[in-house]
Amino acid sequence: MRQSRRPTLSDVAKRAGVGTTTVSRVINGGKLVDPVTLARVRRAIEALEYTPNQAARTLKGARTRAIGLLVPSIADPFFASCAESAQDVARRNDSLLTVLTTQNEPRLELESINVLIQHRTDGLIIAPGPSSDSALRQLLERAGVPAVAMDRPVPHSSIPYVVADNRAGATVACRHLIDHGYQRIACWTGEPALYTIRERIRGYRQSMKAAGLPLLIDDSIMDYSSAESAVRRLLADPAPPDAILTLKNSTTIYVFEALQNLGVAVPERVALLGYDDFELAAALQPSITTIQQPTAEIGRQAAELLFEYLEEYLEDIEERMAIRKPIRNIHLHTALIQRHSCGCR
Amino acid sequence: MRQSRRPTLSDVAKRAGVGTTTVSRVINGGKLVDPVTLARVRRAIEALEYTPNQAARTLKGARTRAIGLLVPSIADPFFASCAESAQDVARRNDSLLTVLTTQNEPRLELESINVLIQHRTDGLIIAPGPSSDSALRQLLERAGVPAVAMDRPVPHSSIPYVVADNRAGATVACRHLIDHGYQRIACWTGEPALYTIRERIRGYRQSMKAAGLPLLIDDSIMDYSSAESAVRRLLADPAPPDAILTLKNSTTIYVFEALQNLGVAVPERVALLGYDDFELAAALQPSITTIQQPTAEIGRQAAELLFEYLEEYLEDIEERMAIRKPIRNIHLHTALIQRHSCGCR
DNA sequence: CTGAAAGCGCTAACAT
DNA sequence: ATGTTAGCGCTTTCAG
Repeated sequence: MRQSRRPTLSDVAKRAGVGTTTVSRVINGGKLVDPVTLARVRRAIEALEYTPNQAARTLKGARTRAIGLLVPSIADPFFASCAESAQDVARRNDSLLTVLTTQNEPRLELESINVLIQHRTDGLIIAPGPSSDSALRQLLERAGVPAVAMDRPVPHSSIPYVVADNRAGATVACRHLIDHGYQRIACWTGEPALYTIRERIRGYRQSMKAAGLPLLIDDSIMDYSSAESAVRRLLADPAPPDAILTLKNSTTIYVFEALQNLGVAVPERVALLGYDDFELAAALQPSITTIQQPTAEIGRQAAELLFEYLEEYLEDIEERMAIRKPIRNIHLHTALIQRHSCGCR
Repeated sequence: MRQSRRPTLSDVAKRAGVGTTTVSRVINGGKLVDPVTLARVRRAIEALEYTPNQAARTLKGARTRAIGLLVPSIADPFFASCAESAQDVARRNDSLLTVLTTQNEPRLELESINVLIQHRTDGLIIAPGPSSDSALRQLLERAGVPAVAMDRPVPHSSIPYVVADNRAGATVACRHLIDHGYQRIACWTGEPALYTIRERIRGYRQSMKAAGLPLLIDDSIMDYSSAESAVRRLLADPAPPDAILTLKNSTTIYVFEALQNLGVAVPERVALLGYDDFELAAALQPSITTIQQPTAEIGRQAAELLFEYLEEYLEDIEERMAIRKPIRNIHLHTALIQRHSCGCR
């Protein structure tokens, strides 16, 4: 096997003329080792290009120094940004980040977690899909793998989570449109089963009710053609919306394209405000007002929370009596990015 | 330690009243095991929620079933798309995909590879930065880790690679602009040290020379402000370009925004053609004509090539005399996506 | 300050 | 068809 070709700790020991214990001490900081011996061992390590075998360490009981990240898709800019910062935190904690995509499918979620358990990953970060059953929660709890939920909590579980404040974001969006004087504010989206979307819809509902405005919800916009149908319906409507709040990135883009292609003036005929900021929001005509999520921060904090729990875990081993810190959930703020599609300026 | 709390193979053996070998056979396919025993062992596995410990298997000489992916950034849509498909291939090969970001920094590249070696990753896929020295090549060769280069080859090495045909892409772009009748075609970009950019510049050079047109290269466009300066220079130019070919995604976007903000009519006053397609290219006014790269395909083929080499590697172990297959490099085609910014329609 | 030896969980001879 | 046992490379008592 390839692995066995690599020099081992005892090869180094032999070459340096010392015991394996000494070499082990050297690669683990070199404390309690005579400076002369230390130098000799180091030279042997260099000469042999020795690298400790993580598998052997893990087998001895050390952590694997790898964490898992389960996201629906890594090509999605939102999760890509989360992943980037999570990888950063992992690196700072001398750990590897293993990425698994779940496509929001419960089967892939469970399968992926099992693979991670098999690899004895130290912990994992998961953005769970909208599954209704409790298999995910149960597996996570039974497995006893430290886990942190990201962007979406694991339903009915005590797994700590880091999410954006979706309801507040939607509320700010609604308030802004209301302040502009719009009376018929529609709420368009796809994937209504997702936690984030449900929360945003709730924020919309609350705001509309509080302002005494009608609820105009369409949660069937999943692609360009459904967006175009919705716009056509709007055009034929005797009492059409004067503003549209789109609850997710792709919906915003499809709706924008549909409005553009059907020649609907934005914001004159209908205003547009999109949940999720995107790179070209400022370059479109008109530029799109959005609710911006702290994507990198979500990934960063989720990873940091996980490593925090990991530390705690290790301490627990030593003093079983240690009191576990209370679950700490994190809600991050969103920002309203004012541009022109809402009627500003 | 947490790991040791998990049931082991011998726990299963004990519970099932069999030897460890039998359990091992069961978890490795269950061949050569009496059906009755097999069922009993399976029941014990279920009951204990036993999962084999990958570290122990690895220590015994098996592969780790994990590969590494080194990219400048995972938030970059190009690499995110590559990563998504690479992860897919990894899953199909029962392997994990570990993602490391390098920011194009040689130091991070080397450090990341060393970490992967320590974890005895089966192989790795790397999109190397524009480093001038040979440290990367040397490390890769010395380490003997199967590696495949993606999007950019490792200079002067025999490491197989999967790249898009950058030069041909640029040639197609130039030809298209020339066919439109443009005479002064500028080539704008940033990061001229990158392999991909150098190749594209080469394609531009060749096309211009072949057509007897002047070379108008500006490789200093790295952000919005440099893009705006370039546009101002263009406006002040007594003999300004009538078309701009931007060589990378971000340059295209900065230049588009600068042109828009400075009120330059596209394509009337100056045409624009961008290398790299992007989601909203069709939604901008005017829509942007681009050279589209097969991003997912690049990641997919790189991963498949790696696993192919991995197989070969294992065979080599058995029959050392086996003749290694010749290095197989892959060049993928790009596509011209005609929209309006070049003057089409 | 240093070394010998046990053992982590698994697989693969080698028996039976 | 199944069990016994020797390690894989490392860390860690426990002695010197």
